Amino acid sequence: MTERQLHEPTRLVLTALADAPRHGYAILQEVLAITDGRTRMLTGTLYTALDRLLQQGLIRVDHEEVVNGRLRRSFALTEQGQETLAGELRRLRAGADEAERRLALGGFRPALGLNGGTA
Amino acid sequence: MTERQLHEPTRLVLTALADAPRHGYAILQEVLAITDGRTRMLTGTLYTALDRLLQQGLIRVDHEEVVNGRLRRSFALTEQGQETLAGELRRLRAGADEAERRLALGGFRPALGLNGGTA
DNA sequence: CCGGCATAGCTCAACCATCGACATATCTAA
DNA sequence: TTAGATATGTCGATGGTTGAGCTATGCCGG
Repeated sequence: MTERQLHEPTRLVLTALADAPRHGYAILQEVLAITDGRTRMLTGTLYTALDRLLQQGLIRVDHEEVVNGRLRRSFALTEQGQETLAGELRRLRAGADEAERRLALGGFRPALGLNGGTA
Repeated sequence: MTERQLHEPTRLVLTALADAPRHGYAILQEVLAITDGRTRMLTGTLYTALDRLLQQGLIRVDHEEVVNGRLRRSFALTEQGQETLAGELRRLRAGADEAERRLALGGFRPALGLNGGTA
């Protein structure tokens, strides 16, 4: 596709880290909250994504502590991660605008959720 | 990921068909135009995506003609395809808004393109 | 007249991110 | 005491994209 693009789960991981550092499980919960309970990210996706994003330099380990004999790591966005996410959101908006424009040109009338009331 | 999501190339195919029916090659050109020349979609991606979208009922064959002894098919969005794209663009906007909000909370200041001038 | 590029459609192996299932361990509330 | 939340991982399967290759015509410039 020429240009670099994030997959949705990957983008959600970056989004979950955009305001503050978090550890893995907290990211899962945050994603659930962000998406209004609609998206339950799988742990397999999460931990492989975290490894990949570390390698790519989009996130870094913010903090490490041992809890109950187990390592807990907090992750944070790097500057590059912030810029990547910012770029991605610009791309998404442009894509959404374009799709809307074209749907309208094609005569599509969106079914309203629960406003624009008749009565 | 619980919820159904479109990959970027797939979404671009639907977007390219949102205003009017087109045949394969025209979709490639349209995608290039839509993305301001930044995205050159591969034919391998396109034709497999078209097959998949036909099967899923998001597009249909609009028109078929034989040009130079070769079948040329035009594709159009189905109602389901329009609704899927509309739903997707709503999801993208929500995702973009959320990412922006969080980046701001995290203290991210986007590097301006070429406005907000200092002088 | 010939070479190259645009137009046009399609296949296929490889890649890689996600999925779904499994494994493990502690803490807490019913 | 048993189920569910907290917490971190691995691994094979799935599936959309990638990149390369194949075929063929029309057209424009040298």
